[in-house]
Formats: sequence, C-alpha cells, structure tokens
Amino acid sequence: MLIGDLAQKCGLSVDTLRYYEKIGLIPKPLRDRGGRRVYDQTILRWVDFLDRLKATGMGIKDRLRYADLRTRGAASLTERRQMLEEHRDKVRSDLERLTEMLDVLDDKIILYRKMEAGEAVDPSFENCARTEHGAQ
Amino acid sequence: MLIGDLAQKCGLSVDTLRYYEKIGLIPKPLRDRGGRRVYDQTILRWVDFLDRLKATGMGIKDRLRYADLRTRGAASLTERRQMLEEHRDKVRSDLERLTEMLDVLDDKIILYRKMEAGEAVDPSFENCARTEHGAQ
DNA sequence: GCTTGACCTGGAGCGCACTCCAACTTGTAG
DNA sequence: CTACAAGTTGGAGTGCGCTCCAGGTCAAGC
Repeated sequence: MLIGDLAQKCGLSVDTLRYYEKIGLIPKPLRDRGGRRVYDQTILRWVDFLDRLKATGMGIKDRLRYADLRTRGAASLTERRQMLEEHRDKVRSDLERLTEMLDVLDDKIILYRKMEAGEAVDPSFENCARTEHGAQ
Repeated sequence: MLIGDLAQKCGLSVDTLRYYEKIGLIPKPLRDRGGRRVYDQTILRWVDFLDRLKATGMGIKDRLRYADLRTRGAASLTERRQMLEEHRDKVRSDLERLTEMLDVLDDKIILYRKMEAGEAVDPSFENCARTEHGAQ
C-alpha cells in the first residue's frame, strides 16, 4: 500500500501522513526500490486510533507521547493504560459539559422562537444566568 | 467594572478581552476620563455565552458572525436561531462521537489491564476494528 | 522512448487563538 | 509628593496542526 492509498483509506491527506511521520506519530514505513513508502495493513488501525484520540481532544503532544510509549512495546503497557484512563476521564467531563451546553442551546432556541412569534417574554429571563439573549 | 475585574470574573485574560474587542467579538465599552474601559454587568452574560459556544467547538469566525448578528438586534433573531440550531446539531453529533469513543477507551483500558495481568488475550482482538493495541 | 501521474525532499506559509512586549499614562494609597 | 499597580496602544511572537510549493525522481501505459 502506497501513501496515496493509505491517505484515501484513512481520510487524511498525503501531506498530513508525511507530517505525522516526520514528527514521529506514525512509524517510518519500509520503502520500495524507488524510495516510495510502503505501508502494511496494520498502520490503518494505528492511524484510526490516533484519529480517535485527536477527535476526542487529545493534543499532538500527548498523542506523540502515546506513540512513543507504543514503540517501547509491552514494557509501556501500564503507562499507556494510565494515559488512556486520564484521557477517558477528560472525555467524560467534556461529555458532561457538552450535554449541559446542549440544554442551554435548546432553551435559547425555544426562547428565540417565542420572540420571533412576537410573544411577550417573561422579563425574568434577563436574570437567568444561563441565558444571553442579546436583543439589546 | 474595569477590564481587570471583568477578566477575573469571566476567567479570561485581560489580553484576551482586548483581543476579543479588537476582532469584534465583544462590543466596545465606554471609557472613563482616563481612557480606561468601563464595563457594565451585561457584558458578563455575553462573554459567558461566547465561552460556551467556544467550549462546544464553535470557531472564532462563527462566533464573530453571531456577534455581528447580535449587534443588529431583534431583526437578526431568525438568523441567530438558525445558527444555534445548526450548532446544536453539530454538538449533538459530537456528543455521539464522544460517547462512542468513550466505549472504545473503556474497552482498551480493560484489555490493557488484562495484558498487564499477564492474561492470554484472545488473538481475535487483532482483528477487532475498534482496537489498536500496539504491543508490536 | 515518452508522457503522465504519483511519489520524493526540504522548507516556507497559513489560520486560529491567543500571548507577550515596550513604552507610555493614569488613579490611588501611604 | 511619590511610588506603584493597573490601565493604554500597536505590533511582534507563539504553538498547534497542518498545507502548499518548487524542483526533482520513478514506474507504468501507450
């Protein structure tokens, strides 16, 4: 599998893959006679997992740290688990914050609908800590 | 309320507040005789709301767009509602993705624990699309 | 043999979102 | 009156995460 195929399969650009290799996020692949990178299937799982870490808000430094641990093999299992546990906790609290915000958004959307309908809005909404109406 | 007080109350730095003003995210406040910015309480709700939009992944461009609409007053209610609805949908799908990822993390952490305990791991995990073990 | 397209490298550039700095003015406490 | 903390400005710098570019090589199809 050449870099273009991998890019297509994992949804990253060729440039991004080379960038990831440069900073050490993905291991250096073998090369063919012509010097082209040749990947095997296993890289796909790794790239996908990296993508999940990224999608859940893990920055490049921590992903690098994790990638580095990974290259150390089984000896780093415990450290990796600890990283994942910390990250999981972070994701959990992100989830809570997001859920909360979803409610705020829903409330606000309902309020806007009412205002659009010309309904008189309870003036106390002015003092609702979760509301920013902005109708000046 | 001077800029330092506001900064403390809303948890942003003085520099960030001035930056937000510069790019148009927050309205230009009145000034006192000495040229210092003087904020009233209402700014707090707005800054908090902006912060929520940011915390839920709305970029600066969209926050700017929203801020701009806000300055137009009631005439922009519908557009603002539409923006919020779109954003809410995005947040909802983020939530789903995050929840899914949480499961992946939990699975992986459990797997790591087992591996740490020296348990033989079902070789089929190699082929589990959601798993990236990295134990080389 | 030649064209075409995918690959290679090193390095520059970019958008976001701040963050810091120098040099200056102003308000307040002792 | 003086010291100093906190404010002001314009502009430069930072870190992240890519993204693009020039100039070159290589492999495969016609």
